[in-house]
Amino acid sequence: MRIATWNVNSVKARRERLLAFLARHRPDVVCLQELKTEEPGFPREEVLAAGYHAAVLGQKTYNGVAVLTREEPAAVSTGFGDGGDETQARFVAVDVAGLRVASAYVPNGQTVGSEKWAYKLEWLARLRGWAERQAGAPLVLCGDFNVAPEDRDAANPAAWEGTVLCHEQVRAAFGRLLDLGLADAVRLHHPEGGLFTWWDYRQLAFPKNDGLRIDHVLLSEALVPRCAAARVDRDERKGKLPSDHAPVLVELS
DNA sequence: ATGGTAGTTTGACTA
Repeated sequence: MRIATWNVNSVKARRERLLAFLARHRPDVVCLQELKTEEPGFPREEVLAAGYHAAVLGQKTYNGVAVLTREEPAAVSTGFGDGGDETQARFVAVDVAGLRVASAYVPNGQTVGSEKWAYKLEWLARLRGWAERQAGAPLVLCGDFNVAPEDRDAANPAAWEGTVLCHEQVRAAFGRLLDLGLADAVRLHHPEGGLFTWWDYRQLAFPKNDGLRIDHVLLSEALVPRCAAARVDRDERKGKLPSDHAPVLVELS
């Protein structure tokens, strides 16, 4: 079973890229973030023709998440259902193939100390609450976490020290997710670090490989023995009109 | 030098 997560940075701008990605990897499940469109703008017919059901939570201009599945999901839920703010389309989860799979788009946080920063910290705490309530489910929590968990997840950690993607408070919040028994799939298979999923469009960051690893697949404890491989599809960041994020792919036996 | 790219939208915001 192959599971992928990818921040596409506009599913309308990346429609052909997405269809080529599905054809190339034939994943069983794909979590998408930053659709940047309401549901009617999602290329549902093309994705269906490629063999996928689509659970979509859209929003105009910003955010937007989806889970594509080859099997029809047994259940779909959007948001955290915790009584908190649900105005931003950042979370959708499905039950499929005996798994609970979630696509999360964690707020960037803009600048430390801003209102958006406070919202990011609150959102990460709510995400932890949601994950805690899934205790016992075989959980695959995927997404753009906007957190590089450790210095080995940045090409130039000194340049990013104290910023919204590397700040100790978001690293601690990420750590509190792992404390629930969730495992970072790429870390399991590539403990040496130096593997990145996002490169800024500016400053020739990709050619210089000046990246960060901020997109993750977290697996509940029971799934860890089934995780045969985890990788970053760096090639997807190459060529014409790429997303600024590369997909992460995980193989479950 | 305090910039730079990209998407949405068409001015300004977000990342």
